[in-house]
Amino acid sequence: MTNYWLMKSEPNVYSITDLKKEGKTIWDGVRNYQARNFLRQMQPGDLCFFYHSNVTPPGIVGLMQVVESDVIDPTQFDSQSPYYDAQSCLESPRWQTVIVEFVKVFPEMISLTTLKQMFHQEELLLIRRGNRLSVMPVAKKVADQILQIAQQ
DNA sequence: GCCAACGTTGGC
DNA sequence: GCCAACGTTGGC
Repeated sequence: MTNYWLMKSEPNVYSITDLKKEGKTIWDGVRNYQARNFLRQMQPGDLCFFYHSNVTPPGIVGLMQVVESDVIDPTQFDSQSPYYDAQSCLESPRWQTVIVEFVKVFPEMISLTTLKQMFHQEELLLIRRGNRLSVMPVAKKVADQILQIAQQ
């Protein structure tokens, strides 16, 4: 079964344009346990909405697909990386992630404002007050509606 | 730039 | 286990 997710990135760090250029990427650097637990649940074939955060306006800009799951995030062992985690050991790595590939850029961004108008807080974790998760599930019903308006 | 909301850390 | 202090996220 295909599951749907939403993943945030600040476009000045890594944007959908970067992903389009590269084709695929490892989604490294997530250091939040709740977000990691969602990453662990992802399966190849799952679809992920790409969300640009910390920009004006923020919103969903495209779609990507999981091609490899349960990938060890190498940056946790790299002492030069900002994501280095000295507590993590090779025998049982603390941080897993996925490799995603580019699917499409939406003709028009679906802004956070639009998402707030389309859905209720209970339907979409993204718009829940105070939410700061960078990786989160999206219900199929909600995902279908987002995909539908993305075609227009 | 501001600040609310949240997660993490560490003293006790 | 509690909780204050701190750092970060991210919309505005």
